[in-house]
Amino acid sequence: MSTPERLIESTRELLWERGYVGTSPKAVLERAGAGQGSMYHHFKGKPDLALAAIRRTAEEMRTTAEGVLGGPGTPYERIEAYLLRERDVLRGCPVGRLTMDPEVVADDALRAPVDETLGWLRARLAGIVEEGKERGEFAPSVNGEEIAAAVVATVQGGYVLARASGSPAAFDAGVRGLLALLAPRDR
Amino acid sequence: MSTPERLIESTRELLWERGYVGTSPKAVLERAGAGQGSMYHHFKGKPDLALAAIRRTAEEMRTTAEGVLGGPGTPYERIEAYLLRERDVLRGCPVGRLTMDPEVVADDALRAPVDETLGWLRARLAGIVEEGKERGEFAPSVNGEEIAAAVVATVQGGYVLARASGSPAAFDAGVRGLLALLAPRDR
DNA sequence: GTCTATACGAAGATAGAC
DNA sequence: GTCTATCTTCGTATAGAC
Repeated sequence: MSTPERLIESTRELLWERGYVGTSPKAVLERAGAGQGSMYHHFKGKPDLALAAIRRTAEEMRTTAEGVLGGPGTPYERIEAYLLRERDVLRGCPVGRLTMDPEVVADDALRAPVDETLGWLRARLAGIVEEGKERGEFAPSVNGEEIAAAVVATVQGGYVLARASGSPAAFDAGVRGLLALLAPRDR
Repeated sequence: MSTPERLIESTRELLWERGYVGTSPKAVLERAGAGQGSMYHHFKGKPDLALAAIRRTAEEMRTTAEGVLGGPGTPYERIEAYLLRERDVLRGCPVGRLTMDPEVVADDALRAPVDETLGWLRARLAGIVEEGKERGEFAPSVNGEEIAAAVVATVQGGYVLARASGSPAAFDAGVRGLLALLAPRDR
């Protein structure tokens, strides 16, 4: 792997583990096995490197989600598959995590990929819910965008509960609760 | 306000804004208008001061939540009141936020108040859901603990969505979606 | 109790040699 | 492209004067 690649990958790992504020160039360099000069040759500085890392992580998250949401099954089944998909729960979401970083939220360039990814996910889920309404799987009274927001929020908040308790159980409980409420009745 | 009080309050603000990793003793001292010596006289160091701040924030959160959850109304109405209560959405949750801090999660003493508070909230909500089942407001098939986890997760995740988009709208959407799913039918 | 002085490594970046 | 200085400020803490 090339040096810029290693720098980006190391940054992605550290951003996930420690966030933007908690990630120092020094730590990135050590993990990547590179020297100071390399980093400042390929990137303008910490924000520039972080931006490259965040963009890649955001794209990866979209790809993973689409793999499940675009799969087979009824709308409910695809949402269920998304919620039940295997996750490293205690590590949390590498994208959502960044919203707790004041320097990411304050910087439009850094926040943009985060916003776009979660926005895309919400819109994608909203469309699936609307599809489910047309098929009679969901009640006509439900609002696709609201359900989509609740689904994404349950996942993001599930990570919070899991990390607080040190166990994935709370994440699973929240997902099961939401799925129970969402399940098509009378079948 | 006494010096230790000012130190704790300043720390609470900074932990909320910037998290544990992003909060330096120096910043706390400036905000509190105190000198280095004062802080190390009253507290053993940064973790000790942070613990005092986190404990107070956790207690405050429990008090606020109990004010709504212990209020009047049917179980559904009390859960609704909790979800719709006024919040400074873009600031996020001062307790839940700490779960994204690796140094908090890694330190049992710092994590304990976070875990206890969210655990208490889940149990409190679970009891209310069970009460609603007894009254026939919720279906007997729903699981109180699961619904409670979904409710808390929706709130915690709602903050993530709001901060990502820079607007409270996503938080509100998620809450409305969950309430629509939770609403008693046929009445 | 509070202050200043001092310490030492880390954060973030630049300069210039190779 | 990569490396090793070098720089300045910050982070965290101790020592000791007042």
